[in-house]
Amino acid sequence: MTVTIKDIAKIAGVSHATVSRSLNDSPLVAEKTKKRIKELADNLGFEFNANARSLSTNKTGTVCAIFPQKFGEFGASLYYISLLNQLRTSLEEEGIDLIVSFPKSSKTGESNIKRLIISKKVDGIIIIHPRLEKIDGQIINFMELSKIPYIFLHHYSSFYEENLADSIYTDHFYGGYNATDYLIKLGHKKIMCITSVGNSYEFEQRLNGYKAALNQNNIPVDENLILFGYRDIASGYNLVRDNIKSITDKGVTAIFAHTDLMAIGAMEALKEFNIKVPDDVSIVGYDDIELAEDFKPALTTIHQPREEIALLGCKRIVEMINGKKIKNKINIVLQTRLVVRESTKQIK
Amino acid sequence: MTVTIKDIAKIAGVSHATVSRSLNDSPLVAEKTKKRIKELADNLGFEFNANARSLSTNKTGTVCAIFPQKFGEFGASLYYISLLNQLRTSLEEEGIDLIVSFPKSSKTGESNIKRLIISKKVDGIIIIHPRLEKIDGQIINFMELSKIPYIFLHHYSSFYEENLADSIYTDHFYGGYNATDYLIKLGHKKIMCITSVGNSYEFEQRLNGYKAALNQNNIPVDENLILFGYRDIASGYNLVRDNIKSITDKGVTAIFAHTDLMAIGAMEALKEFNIKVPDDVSIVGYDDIELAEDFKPALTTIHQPREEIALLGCKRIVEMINGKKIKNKINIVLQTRLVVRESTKQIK
DNA sequence: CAAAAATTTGTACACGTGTACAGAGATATT
DNA sequence: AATATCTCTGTACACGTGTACAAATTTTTG
Repeated sequence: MTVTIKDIAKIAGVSHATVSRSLNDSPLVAEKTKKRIKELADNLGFEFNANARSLSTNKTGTVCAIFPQKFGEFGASLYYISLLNQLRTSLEEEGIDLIVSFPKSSKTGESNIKRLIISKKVDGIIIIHPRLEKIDGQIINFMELSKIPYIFLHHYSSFYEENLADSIYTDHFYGGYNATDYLIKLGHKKIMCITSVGNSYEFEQRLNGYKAALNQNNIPVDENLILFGYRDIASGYNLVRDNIKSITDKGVTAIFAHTDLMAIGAMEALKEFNIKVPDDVSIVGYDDIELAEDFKPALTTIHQPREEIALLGCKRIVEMINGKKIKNKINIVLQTRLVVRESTKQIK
Repeated sequence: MTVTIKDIAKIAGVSHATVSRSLNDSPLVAEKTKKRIKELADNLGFEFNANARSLSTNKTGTVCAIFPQKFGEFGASLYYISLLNQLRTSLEEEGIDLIVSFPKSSKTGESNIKRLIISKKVDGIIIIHPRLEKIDGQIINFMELSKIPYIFLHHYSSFYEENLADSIYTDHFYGGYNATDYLIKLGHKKIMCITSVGNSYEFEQRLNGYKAALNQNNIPVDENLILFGYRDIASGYNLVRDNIKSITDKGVTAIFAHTDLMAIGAMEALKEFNIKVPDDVSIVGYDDIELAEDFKPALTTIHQPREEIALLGCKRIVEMINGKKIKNKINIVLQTRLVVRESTKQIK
């Protein structure tokens, strides 16, 4: 049925070892033989049996990407989908297959990782995990012990200091600073900030950036203007609607939303109170999801280089898989970029 | 390093065959021995080497999902992401890993499928492919010949008639009919339809349903009210903006958009001309993406049971993988459901 | 209690590939 | 031409698991 190297060997009148060596481009085979075998294999539509090969070489040509639990939730999926897409594309170029896991809990996520490693189903693990506190040191130890290449994307790893885990992420502090500073440069002084609850490193940093920009420009931080919700449209809408008084009474002229979806929700709420964007209130979002560009008014936002994250992550893990000796773990911080569109305006 | 069944055998003082049988719950092993071995394996953190196992059994515990090329494009990703999510969840319950592929072209998609099949990396193939014309009969023949279980999701397969391919999809005709009929029941007579170009089976059917509902209610089909664009927000926006005259002059009171994103774009355009939704114009979308609910006004739309599609697809492919004798291919058509929200209103 | 039957275990080989080592054949050296 | 060297190929075993068949052990039967 399926063609094996033994079949090819029989047809070519050589040993299966010679076929194996030929197809793996070993210098031990005479060029003429090699060429003949390769052509034969091509004609027969031969593909290596991946399982036999993996058993023998301990390489699978497969990596696994573990997404955060909230992948399934709306806002998050929209956010991670381009990461997944880019990841897949980059890996395809390396001829690596991608197994995905959207674990229901961190426990199932970890047992998944363990199973995949022990059963030798994957060559490497890519963990996309924006939150700090839920990473269990145990699983990192396990990965270290098992010597499997692994990397964290979109996550600042405290393990980096111990030279334990690779990590690639973006500078959320600067993103927050940049957005706020831009609004200030436009003349805004009363800038509301709507962010997400939870011990999320990224939101914390964006908030710190916001505060730093205010301080830098000698604008006092008004804690009442910092509102906590969730990362979706509904939450942005609710936060603004429920706090509309604090906008009208305190003379808020700008809102910095910590996700684009919150920004969109906020705009919807403002519309209901007949507050015009950007004429009355300027809005800056965060993430630069594809929706941001299409929305009316098109959203000024902080672009996260997700493509670059995926690209670098792939490159790194492929290096590790290919056995490049890694002395030190890396910790790459990528810069965000302010994308100015229609939702922000110089103050009148 | 890693624990194998031989290691367990040595420790337990039995042969590796007994260990293998025990861990696979063979009735050939004495209960007492079986229990002892299982506990021992547990304590040692044993997991089968997936590659050796696959080599021996020809089962991998992995399936591959091939997504359509346009997965990466915004509108599409939003649409398929919940399918992927549900697929993953259903497969997880069966203990099956999921390899994903977002091929750049149908050619790379097919060579991916072939490679995965020949190299024995997967037990089954799930193809998500809404368009008809790009499926190549050749790849279907290949899958048939290789006897690999495969299934089409979200795609009507003409191969069904030849008893070749399983297919699970939704009734786009009825969806189109239902949306249009509902608008008519609300008193609307001039109903604009914005749809997508391209030989897509689903859009064609939705359009047929639209026309059938009009006919059924003795409303003439006005071809000028049928506009073709793409499935995203920008296109919905542009179509309505560029044809605003045909709305105001012809007294259009309702728009049936063939995707939720187009509906959202249409609403944005209407807003710019101070046409109120739903007071002046009612709008119905299609898909029921999560965005539809959060948007203001919340979108009336046709819900596609993507969760059910994924669930049934998994069930079916797992049956096939487990060797259930399949006499006839199945062709499951799931019903859509009208979800009434705020964007539609009885005509004044 | 011996023989037959049933149950449990072990031996040996298979799955398809990679590779160390030995050996054959070709070429170079004296 | 005999020997040494180099290039190429084949043999044999390994990777970890499953299972047919044989063998050993236990249980049942007369």
